[in-house]
Amino acid sequence: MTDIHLHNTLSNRLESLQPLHKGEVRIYSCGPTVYDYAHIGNFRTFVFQDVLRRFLLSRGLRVLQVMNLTDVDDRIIQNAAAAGVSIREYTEKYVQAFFEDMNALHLQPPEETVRATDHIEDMVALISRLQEKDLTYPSEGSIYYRIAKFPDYGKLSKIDLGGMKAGARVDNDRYEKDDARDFALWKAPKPGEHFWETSIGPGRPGWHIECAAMAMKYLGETLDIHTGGIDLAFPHHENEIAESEPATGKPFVKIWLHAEHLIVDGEKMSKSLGNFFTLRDLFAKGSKPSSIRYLLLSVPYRRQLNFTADSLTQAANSVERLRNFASRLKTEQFAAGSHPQIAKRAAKALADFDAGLADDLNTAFSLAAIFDLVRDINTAMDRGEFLQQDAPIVVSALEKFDAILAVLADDDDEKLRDLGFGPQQSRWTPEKIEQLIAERNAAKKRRDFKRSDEIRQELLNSGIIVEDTRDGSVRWKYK
RNA sequence: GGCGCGGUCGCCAAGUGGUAAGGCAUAGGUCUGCAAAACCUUUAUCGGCGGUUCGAUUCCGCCCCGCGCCUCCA
Repeated sequence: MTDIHLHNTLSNRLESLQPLHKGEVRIYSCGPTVYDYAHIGNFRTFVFQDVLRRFLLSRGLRVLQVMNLTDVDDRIIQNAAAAGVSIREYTEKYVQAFFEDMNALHLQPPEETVRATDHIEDMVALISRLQEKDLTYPSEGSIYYRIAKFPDYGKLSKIDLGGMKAGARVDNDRYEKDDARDFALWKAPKPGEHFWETSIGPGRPGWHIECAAMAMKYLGETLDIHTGGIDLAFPHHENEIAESEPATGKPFVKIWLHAEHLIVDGEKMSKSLGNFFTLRDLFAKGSKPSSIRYLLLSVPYRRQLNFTADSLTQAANSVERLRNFASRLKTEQFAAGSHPQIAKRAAKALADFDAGLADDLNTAFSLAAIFDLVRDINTAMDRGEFLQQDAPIVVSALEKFDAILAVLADDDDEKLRDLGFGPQQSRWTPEKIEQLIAERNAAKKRRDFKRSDEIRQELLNSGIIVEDTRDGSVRWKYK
């Protein structure tokens, strides 16, 4: 198997993944800020992270992935105050919603999902270390990071802040800083605001310190991979580097991976443009979880993804093709025996699929490997060159593909129902369906096509598609 | 202005110094009582202009266009 190559934002090149701990890859993934439902752009990044971890697992590597939930920031504090509830109460709803959304998209839970507010002491400890190194200064009860003391600042985002002057821009924090580039590690309490009483004084953490502290706590002072959306490269990740490397004297992260943004109809997604979607918005409009997952993973993560209604339909149809194939494999009767070519063909598809992912998660290439196989196997079936013993081989290959894609399971209705969308009444049972199909078969046998078509239509009206197959058997599926 | 991603068939999207994967859609055909599924066939010279080269979509330069980031937005 080829080495896994990933594009490191730090070096701006493809690098071979060499885990620090043999056989185990340690990943920190920036999760959502739980002040609202996560949106479809967030999930582009989360699906990318899921594909990464699933691919590593498929290689037999252990994965130790930590994802944070940012449950304290300005918006949360404001919204919680406006709602008259505690921060914890306010965020709990969105934390739960996030887990539900993850489940709907078949996102595997990371080994650890950690909350910022559960790690205040770890952040305080890290800030103390930075204080000892004289990298900080106090101002009006807050603690700031003095960027001038860290010469490597900017190495990740390649940003040049030299031209910026103190006071040149409006300070969003409205605190006094020595230099506009400096950022808050610890924020002084404001009247009426929730704060923590700590050894470095009362207040609440700044934005970036949570990730630096939690990443190192769970994964060690140097991690293999850190992931997030491209917008996080600056300032968030840049600041995490500034907070960790001078404190430990070690590189914080070996490989930084950043997912490009999702845009909608060619424009940045924003509430003011009215093109801002949560998963639930899409479910309410009839989209299936599998269509969304497929679309999000089908475009390689370093490419901007233009999300449109049309592309969602295309994704749904692509998934349908794969599912039809899986269904054919399992239901069609084949003659006894085996064709040695089939096993070879499946092995090649698996190798190509893997090679695509190993090349910086080139999912588009990997999908092509699958569709090539689908066409070749369908052709072999049509020609009678596909036999009984071949089926399990191809079924197994599909399972391996789907261990990463996770779109083959016909569970969209179930996932939607879990969230209160889609058809609420349960579908017809297989027994009832089989019974009607038997009736239809009898009608067909006596060439009563009027009756047989009636039954087919009746089933269709209830969301069941009936297909006659070449070998005379009848296959059905939920619409 | 700086940094970054991109401009390949109607749409989505790989890829290579020697004339371009795959998916969706379209059209015709095969199969079918009909349909569906499946299969076959069909649709591109790769934003523009120069340069390097025997040869460039693929390398270099310039230009045009789209999108993003440049302090709390994945």
